Amino acid sequence: MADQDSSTINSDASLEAQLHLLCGDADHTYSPVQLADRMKLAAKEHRPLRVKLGMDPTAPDLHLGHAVVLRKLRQFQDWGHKAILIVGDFTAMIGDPTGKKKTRPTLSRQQVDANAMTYLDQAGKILDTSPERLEIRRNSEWLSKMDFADALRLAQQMTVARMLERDTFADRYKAGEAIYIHEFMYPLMQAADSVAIRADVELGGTDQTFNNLMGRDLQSAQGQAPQIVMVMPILNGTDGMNKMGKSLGNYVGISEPPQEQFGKVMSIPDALMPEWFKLCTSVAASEAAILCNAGVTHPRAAKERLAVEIVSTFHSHADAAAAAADFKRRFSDGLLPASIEEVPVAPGQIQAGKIGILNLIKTAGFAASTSEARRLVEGGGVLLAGNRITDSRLQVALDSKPVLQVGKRRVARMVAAPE
RNA sequence: GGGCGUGUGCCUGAGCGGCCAAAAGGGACGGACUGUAAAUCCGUUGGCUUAUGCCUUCGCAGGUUCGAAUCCUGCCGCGCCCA
Repeated sequence: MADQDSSTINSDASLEAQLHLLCGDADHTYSPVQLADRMKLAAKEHRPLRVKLGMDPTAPDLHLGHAVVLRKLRQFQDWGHKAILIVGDFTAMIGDPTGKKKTRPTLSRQQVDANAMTYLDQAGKILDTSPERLEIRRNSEWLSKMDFADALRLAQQMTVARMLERDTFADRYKAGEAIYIHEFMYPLMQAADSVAIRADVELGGTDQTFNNLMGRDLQSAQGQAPQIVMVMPILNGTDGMNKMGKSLGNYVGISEPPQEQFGKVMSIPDALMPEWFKLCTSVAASEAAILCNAGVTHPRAAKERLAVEIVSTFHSHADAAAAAADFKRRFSDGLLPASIEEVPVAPGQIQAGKIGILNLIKTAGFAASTSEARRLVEGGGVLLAGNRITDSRLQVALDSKPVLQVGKRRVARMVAAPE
């Protein structure tokens, strides 16, 4: 994260530099000129820009994809600006049409609060959470007060044709999926948020472009200066193919343990490295270029660097170094991890001093069903005390506290629990 | 409101009375090769204390049949056309 000297905020020279850094890795800024003007204006008025970011109160598990936008927001904070986090508790009743999910259940106030806390807990690893740099608002605050006439006035801001231009709606329409009328209100509600908090800038992913631009229209219509919209590229997931997301399991979670994060980064396709360096780290573009040139840097070394950078963002440097060492030990040297979790086996599961291998695998949590465990054994994916097991009927004694391995990643030491 | 379609396993998508736990592809998982990369190859991909066995599954509920994912009726969802 760039740490800038706050005394330089108002100088014109630094303004150029700020703009360059702010817009440099964004997918698009509507528009850079307006942003420059707004920054000058704010400086003149001796106030920070109000930079808005919407958060979904139903998805408290943040990942690297969220981090891309959060990092951008942090950058604004570091230049002295104020982050406004909008908890979309009211909009959550609808569900973002961008997603594939059906209408969402209404969340209770307690749930919203709890989710917001979880969110902040994670986002706090990236954002400056001091009150003068961060404001948190829930949009039910103003949206729940609107009546039907207000809603109709909102709806006048948009045409059906324009709505249907959106890929998300167009695709669903073609695919024969349901589109409900109220989903059309979603962008308008988000736009109303911008009006309510008088946003100077709104951040988001490129998938939010339409929604965020709607804020500009609405602000103008209400006599406010339209917000500048900055959209960040959507980060590809660990599979290198799809947008990072929880449902596809191709994500690196912000609150995952260091080793987990490290391993996931190491598993991404080489071709993904430039994108990740750019969007997930502060490594300078020139250096990243050298790292990603396979002729100069071995891809494995580059990826290790990437992994260290990313893990360090969410954990300490020491944690990242330890994760790197552990990774090398396990996957380069082929050794067992330095510390192995012990899994107790209940006495009831053990008969005549032994337990079936399939049950053992299930107990370790390495298979969801006996059948799955059987497949793993028969497929040659199971090692017990270093020996490959092929007999699914094998009865195992736990006296020696054997180490159970399933595949390359799942390891546990199986121990008979005391009576 | 009417007509015609359509609803299958994680996803796409065949099947249209028995040989269907259900083709094929994708994904995922395991194995080989590697750098936990890519490419390639092999295996697995509903559950069950271990099975030429049983149970659950083809939108939901009934029905016809010795027998249904396959036929009939109703309901629900989605689409198209007409109004």
